Amino acid sequence: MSSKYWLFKSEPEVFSIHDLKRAPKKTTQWEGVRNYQARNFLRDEIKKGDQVLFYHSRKDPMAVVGTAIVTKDGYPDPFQFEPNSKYYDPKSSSENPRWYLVEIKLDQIFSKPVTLKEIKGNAALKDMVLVQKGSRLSIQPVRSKEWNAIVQAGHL
DNA sequence: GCCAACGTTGGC
DNA sequence: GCCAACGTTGGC
Repeated sequence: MSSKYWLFKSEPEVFSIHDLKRAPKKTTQWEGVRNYQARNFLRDEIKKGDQVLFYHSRKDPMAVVGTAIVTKDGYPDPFQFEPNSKYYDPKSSSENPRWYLVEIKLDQIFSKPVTLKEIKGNAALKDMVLVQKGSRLSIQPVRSKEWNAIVQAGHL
């Protein structure tokens, strides 16, 4: 798949879109992804210039709260090599790294967050990976029509 | 905070 | 390589 659009989940109490706004250059490493399917997207498919929906999970209101842009292609997540990091993985090595990350920069914070409830109620968005039963993927491809509908709703 | 739905691990 | 046990995710 060669999606140019993605959705990244984050728990706002861990890292919110406002944290991204406050970050140096409004840019951050998207570290800590420890799921192989999501890793494959980060390593192989997400490229500089791709666009990202920033989603807040596990905290009301669960919603897409803004957008970001990929500023750096995937490279090995340095935290996997840090014994003191909670993302440390003793089975990974620099010769054969397991986990990857990309860097993203804040594009915009929506004037109106697009809630999960709203997405579930929109027939045009029923195929989004986000609302597929049991989907826990924290990095997901997004179709262009889904991107357009959500960004438009974010500006209502 | 609960727990269903997943994903991973490791004994065999 | 099966699968029970365990760990994690994330909506509710």
